[in-house]
Amino acid sequence: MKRPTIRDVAEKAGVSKAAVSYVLNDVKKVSEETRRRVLEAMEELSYEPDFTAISLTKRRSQLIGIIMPLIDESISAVMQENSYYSEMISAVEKEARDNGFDIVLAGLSEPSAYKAWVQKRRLDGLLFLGLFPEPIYKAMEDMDVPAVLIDTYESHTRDYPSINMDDRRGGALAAAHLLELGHEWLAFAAAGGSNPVEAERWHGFSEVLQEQGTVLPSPMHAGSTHTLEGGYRLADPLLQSGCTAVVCTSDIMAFGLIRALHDRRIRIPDDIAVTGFDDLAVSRYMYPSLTTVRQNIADKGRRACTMLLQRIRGEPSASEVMPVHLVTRESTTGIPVEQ
Amino acid sequence: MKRPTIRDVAEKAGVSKAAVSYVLNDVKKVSEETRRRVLEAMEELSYEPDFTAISLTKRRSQLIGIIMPLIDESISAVMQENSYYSEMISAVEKEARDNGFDIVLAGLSEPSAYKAWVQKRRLDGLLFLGLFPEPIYKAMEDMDVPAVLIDTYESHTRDYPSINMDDRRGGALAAAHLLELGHEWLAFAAAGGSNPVEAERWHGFSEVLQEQGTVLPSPMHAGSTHTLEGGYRLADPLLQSGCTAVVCTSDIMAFGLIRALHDRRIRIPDDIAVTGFDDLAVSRYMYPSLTTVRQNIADKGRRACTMLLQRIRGEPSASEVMPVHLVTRESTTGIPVEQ
DNA sequence: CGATAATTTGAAAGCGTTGTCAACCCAGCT
DNA sequence: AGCTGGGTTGACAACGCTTTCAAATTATCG
Repeated sequence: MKRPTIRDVAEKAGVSKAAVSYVLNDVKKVSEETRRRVLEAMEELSYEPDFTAISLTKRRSQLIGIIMPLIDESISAVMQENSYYSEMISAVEKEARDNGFDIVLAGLSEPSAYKAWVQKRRLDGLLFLGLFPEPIYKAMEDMDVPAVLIDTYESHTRDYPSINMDDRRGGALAAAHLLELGHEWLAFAAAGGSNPVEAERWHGFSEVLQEQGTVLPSPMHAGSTHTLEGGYRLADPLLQSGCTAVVCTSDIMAFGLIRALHDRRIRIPDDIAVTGFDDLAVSRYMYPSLTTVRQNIADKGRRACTMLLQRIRGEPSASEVMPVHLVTRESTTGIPVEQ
Repeated sequence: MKRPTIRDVAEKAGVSKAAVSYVLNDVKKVSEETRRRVLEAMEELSYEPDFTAISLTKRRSQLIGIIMPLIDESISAVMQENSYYSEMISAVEKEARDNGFDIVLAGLSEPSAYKAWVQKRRLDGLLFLGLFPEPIYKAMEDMDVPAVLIDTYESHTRDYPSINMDDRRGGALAAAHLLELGHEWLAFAAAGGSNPVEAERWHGFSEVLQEQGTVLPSPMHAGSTHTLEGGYRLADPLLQSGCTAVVCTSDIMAFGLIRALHDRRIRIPDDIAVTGFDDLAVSRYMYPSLTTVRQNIADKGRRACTMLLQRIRGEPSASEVMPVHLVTRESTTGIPVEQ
């Protein structure tokens, strides 16, 4: 028993192939009676239109590509440690599916691979998840495939809208919170590399410090990626700096750092207060639970997908910044959250 | 400038369309000279064969579907909290890509949707990630699409090979470790539901206990899914049971439980020792760091993908069980790992 | 040099669908 | 009865590629 085609449906319903296609595509020239018969036949044959064939004629694949940075092993570690990506992807998947799209994943390496991928699969749109080197966007210059950038600000070679959490405000919130608690010497722990997201967070952070006339530290860097180990290694330089509080640019790094501080018998928050970014699910269950700048990951994913779908439909859509708020927990206040 | 097709390549190379196709498909009837000319032309035009068209004729899509359980919101929470899925998917993605396949993701709900999805996209194979209700496999009875089950044992309606960590041994290792430390009253904290993976773990666990003549507790259940909150809620029943050690069937649950114990001023491991399953990246950075049964998630993902590819090629492939080992850390021994 | 073998070609069918077009059928209306 | 027009039909080209086949071309060899 092989797959039913549009022709089988037509036969079964006693109508022409064209009529079936009309029903499928909602071309209105079809009477209620015919429509009913066709739908019935489809039902009985459990017919499903073949996306492959449709892609070929309509030159749309109903496929959205999500590109995650797997450029080198270390970056791939980030993704493995961080449930951030699970959450993001599952939100995008749902939103896409609700709109008749499937999502394909890729962790690509050289720029040319991106272009090739889009061509081969006839991808309708692309979601860049994270920070990518400029040559990658450049490689797609002659592609005109719609794309949306998640977690990174504008590309200079292509006009893609971006979606981010309000990073600047996040940095400011964390700083303000710590100052309010009486800390006078704050550190800023970033992954490092020329990361526009962290630049924004730093911007917000330093603005607040300057307003308050507090001494502005120079940011410390943890090897260009957000990892547990990166955070862990920040402990010693941090202790030397003599600060009493530190803003980390990710929960993951904060976890690593906290563990390192603990190993060195430093009490949190009494000796050093720590904040993170993201509010991963585990953050409230950690000990100490982590004060962090929360963003709604799923919302961001959904929104990114919606923006992309708009672009695919040819509608315009502008960059967006999603709201954030600070979740205060033990790592700064010492006060446990009730579960 | 539109996409080059096989015909453009042929023209440019000064050969026939057929010849190009031969080169593409490695049909031997082509001379070195021609092959070179064709490849050159492809290069210059940066030609990429159109998978859509190929799918249509070859009736293969080079697409592998990964199905994750998103059946209800609670299960989707599991996936969001747990970096396990990121790691698994990224391993599968890599393995698939290296073999010329792309992966498509879906979290589907009703059984019929699975069948429809396979049909519509002409998926070449399916990876079931996690436990699915039997009707789902049943729905695919007339599909004969190759599939591999990850993290769940045989389906009774379909002949799909499965891949799992050695769950039974894992349960045994955890139990033996705790007994060795002198604990005499162990608890077993599972997600619950009729989960064959947990059944195996329980099996290994209880076998060891019986061998030692230790009292066998009845397993406690945390609402059918592995979540932080589920673990957290297990604290009170656990304390009532009077045990001095507990084997949790996932790190995530263990995290929740540990936090709850901490909130109740219970010392770990002095009052209660805790073990988990998985060895997520954060587990060694937690405080206390978690003793857990480690599996190599990426290996499992790669292997699953390889098995599926074999099946797709028509080669046989049998179910497999991956090795596990116990990683002992503070949550049972009190001894910190050095980082 | 003629014969035989190896390449290469052109043409055409097929994959499952869309989209267009002229032709047709059967109301309903004048 | 003659029109008008919505619904419907068949036919066919396209989409980009694979495959098959017979025919044409080129290479190889005694």
